[in-house]
Amino acid sequence: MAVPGLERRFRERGLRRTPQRVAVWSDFAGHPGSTIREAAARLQRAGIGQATVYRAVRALEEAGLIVRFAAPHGEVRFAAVLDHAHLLVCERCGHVEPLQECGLHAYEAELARRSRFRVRGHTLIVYGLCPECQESP
Amino acid sequence: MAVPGLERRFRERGLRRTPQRVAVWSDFAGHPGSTIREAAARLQRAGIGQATVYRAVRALEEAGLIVRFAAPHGEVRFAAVLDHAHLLVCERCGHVEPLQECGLHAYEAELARRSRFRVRGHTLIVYGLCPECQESP
DNA sequence: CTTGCTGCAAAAATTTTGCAGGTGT
DNA sequence: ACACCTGCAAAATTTTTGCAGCAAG
Repeated sequence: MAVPGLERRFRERGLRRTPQRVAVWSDFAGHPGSTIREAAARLQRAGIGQATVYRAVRALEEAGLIVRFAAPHGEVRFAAVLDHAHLLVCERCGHVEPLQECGLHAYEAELARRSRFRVRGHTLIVYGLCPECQESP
Repeated sequence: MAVPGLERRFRERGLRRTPQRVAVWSDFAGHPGSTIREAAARLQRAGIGQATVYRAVRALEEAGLIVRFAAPHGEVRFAAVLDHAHLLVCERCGHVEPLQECGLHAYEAELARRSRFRVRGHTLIVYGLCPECQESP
């Protein structure tokens, strides 16, 4: 799977671009909102060990290539990202939809000025009910 | 500790307002960005069992009274919230600062219209370096 | 009252680690 | 080359559960 910015992000972070790490990232990209457990089960069929999945998740998360978020029922789920992380999550069925823009850049700049933090990025998770789940009781 | 909206939020969700749950919420309010482990250690000294802390965290999270987020190194941390959750997190030292506004309401409305989700709320985590950590190498 | 919450300790599940090869750069 | 990554299985850690009594509404 050729992902434009991915290779660069690996290099920038000094991460080796191994097939396993690409596979883990791709799995989350293809199944946004998976738990580590679910991803590991799928990847294990491709011969990737459990420990490797955990190690890759940690590396990718520190590199900002995936994000972790709280899904309904306190579950920890992940989704692949390339730049900012903006997700729309259904609280009922757990469906995750990546968002394109967030209109937060102005706010971020304002915040950096007021807080004296050096702002590097942000994660925005919007919770709600997806169209399907609005139907069923 | 008398927290204005807290009692109402408990009632709205059908949660019993027990001393233990209030203690757990207050602990995260007083130590934003704690892990469950750290909170449990503090609360255990007050005679609150480990299992109770885990059960309270689940209940409070489902009620939207605390939020879970990913801190540096993949750690899962929590912070108390009353309404929206807007946090400024230092990636180096883990310091967490709650934010007041987020300027996202217009975006949320726009999003609801375009995505056909029924948007209920959101969590915004801004990552960066706090003033202290900008100094030290 | 009645239903749900708590504490304790044990059980289950998840995550990390040590080590002997591989592999990317 | 050589530092870093992987797989395996075991070890460590975290989270959940069963149960008897307590307590909130």
